[in-house]
Amino acid sequence: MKKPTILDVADSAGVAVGTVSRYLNDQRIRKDNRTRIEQAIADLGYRANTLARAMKTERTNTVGYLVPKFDEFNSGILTQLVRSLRARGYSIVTFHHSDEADAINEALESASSRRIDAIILSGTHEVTEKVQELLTGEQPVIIFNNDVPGVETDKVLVNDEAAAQDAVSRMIDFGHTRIGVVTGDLNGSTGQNRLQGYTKAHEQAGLSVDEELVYVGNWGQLDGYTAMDRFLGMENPPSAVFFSNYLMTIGGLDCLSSNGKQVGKDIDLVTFDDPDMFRLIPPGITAIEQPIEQIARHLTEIVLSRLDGTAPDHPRNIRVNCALKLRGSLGVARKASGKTHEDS
Amino acid sequence: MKKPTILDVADSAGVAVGTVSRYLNDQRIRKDNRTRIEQAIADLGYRANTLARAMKTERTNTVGYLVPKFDEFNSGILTQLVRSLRARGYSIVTFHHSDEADAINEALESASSRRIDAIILSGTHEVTEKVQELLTGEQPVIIFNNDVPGVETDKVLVNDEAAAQDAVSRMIDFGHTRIGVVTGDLNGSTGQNRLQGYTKAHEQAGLSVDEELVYVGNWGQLDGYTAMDRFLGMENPPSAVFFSNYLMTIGGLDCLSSNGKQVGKDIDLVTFDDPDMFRLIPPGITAIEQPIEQIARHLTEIVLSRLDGTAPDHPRNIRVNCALKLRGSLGVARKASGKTHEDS
DNA sequence: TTGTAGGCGTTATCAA
DNA sequence: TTGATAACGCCTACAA
Repeated sequence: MKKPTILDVADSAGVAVGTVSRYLNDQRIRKDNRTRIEQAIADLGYRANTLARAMKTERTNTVGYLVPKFDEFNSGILTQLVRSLRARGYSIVTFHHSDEADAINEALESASSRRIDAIILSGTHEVTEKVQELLTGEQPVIIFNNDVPGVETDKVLVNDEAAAQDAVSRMIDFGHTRIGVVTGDLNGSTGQNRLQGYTKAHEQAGLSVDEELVYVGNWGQLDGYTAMDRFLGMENPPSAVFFSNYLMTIGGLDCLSSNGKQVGKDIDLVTFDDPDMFRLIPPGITAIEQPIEQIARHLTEIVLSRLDGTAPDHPRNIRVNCALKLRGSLGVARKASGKTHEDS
Repeated sequence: MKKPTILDVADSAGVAVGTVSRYLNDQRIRKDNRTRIEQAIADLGYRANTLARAMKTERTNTVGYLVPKFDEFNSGILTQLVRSLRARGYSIVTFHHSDEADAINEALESASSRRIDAIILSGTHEVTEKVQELLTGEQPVIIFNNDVPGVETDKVLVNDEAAAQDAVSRMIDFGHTRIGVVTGDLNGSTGQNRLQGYTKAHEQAGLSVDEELVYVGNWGQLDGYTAMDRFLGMENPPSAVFFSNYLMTIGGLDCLSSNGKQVGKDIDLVTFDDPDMFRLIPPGITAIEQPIEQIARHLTEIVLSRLDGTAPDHPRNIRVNCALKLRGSLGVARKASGKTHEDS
């Protein structure tokens, strides 16, 4: 037996389809008709067909979510989005691309072909052209986490450069003068900006950057391991390292532990991203915490206002601030130089 | 300007819609028509409307994914599923319910209303009735991670009891006789089975279980903290603790570090789940690793075969095994008793 | 307030 | 092979 349609409901309730449709869309309807329709729906186990509705209304009540991978950060955002958007009747279709251009294309084509109402995506430079194409369509595109420069659309980003600069300045305050940095992919704005923060902190302190201490990775755990390995093997190794994301930090920690080095004692360490466990890895990893809830809230607000039509015409560009969580992994040089600092 | 339809393509190519449709569905078509259609599609930037297609075919090429939350485990599975199912043309709509009955209902209703082709879900006892309802429909339901007893459908589960028993037996081997356990919700099979494993290990070793050492939590970080706090405050505290999942372990670790206790020295610790960082938390957390890839592979295989119609009539019931990763957090009593053991 | 009918973009059927 | 046409389930005028 097939699924009942609005027509079956109408029959069973003894009214016309139009009436049932109006009932489903919360429009005025006679009271006795209402009860009979409700009865019929319950009897038949009727469930509205979203597809058919979408055909007419041109609204699928679906939002796409495209990220490189479902790591702690992206999963956290997803959790919030599912909750807040579901409350407004939207479902979320997820895609991830692992930084592969093919996967990106496929995802965006699938999204477009499914006529999703909007798409939230974490940029990658590979994404640029395709996104432009999307933008010419009528689907709102909201970019977060990683900027796609030159694309004019709503964006919710963190203050990468400022946060990195702040963190590295703190490291300098603590007495470090040779600070290694492990960056992510420099084709993306996130990678660039975080490195830029590192550089500016040095400039501001009148220190020069030793190019040898700049390791360009690509956000992966292995990059962190390799970088740290290289640092440790140097004639004059850095006394502290700044990592541009948490995965690379994990790699770095792994390398340190393989080499019997102790964080906060043999070497200091500060990282972008603050997954829960960084608190628990002795002596506590000093980390830049990205405000996931806040980012998700902005994304939700923007998506909904775009879909309502209540959003302003011009694209919105939001930058949220990060907090530096000072922990034991920043301490080596302080002890060496005898300086003292209070936590923030 | 609206999106071009198959009709526009037909016009532009000078053929009938039926021909275009056949082209789109990889059916035989005259060569010259094929090239003209491809030309037209490129010119117009045509993209097939999945909705309209779904109306006819009764296939949305969409799979639902419903879990309590997007933690490391569920995100890992999701990552694999998105990849493997996307390769076959399926998209994934995600839902999470935070163990709230309302959210579950809403998710399942939304899923049903969207006419998804199948749904993969991590069971909860609250889910039972609703799932039964779903099962009467024609959408395949695949349960993983947490069983929903009494529901006859495809399942992919890990050998919770055996893995827990094995782990706790190891703890006993290492000389522990007072072992605390922090369980998850006992309304679900996962919680029950893991506790059962703990109990059986004791039985097998001829040890009795001190009820005082059984803390019933609900999978959350706070539960782990509270449990450990209670253990530490005891007259005769346990020398080791078995945690039923990683979140509770994190809570427990947090509590230990707050109290200045050292893992593997003051107290031993073994946990279900093996997120990456457990390796890095000194002295390394001994953990039961769930084979995420394997689980995802089974899920994929089952979903696809159900949708193909190539699956057997009876529900499949798959149990995968877990590996115990021995690390430094299991060692206290060994040293105390002078025993030696080799790793597995 | 209600009933009727046309159309959303596809696919499937049938004749040509 | 191809073209024409009737569905698929719903919404929305429009007329009653």
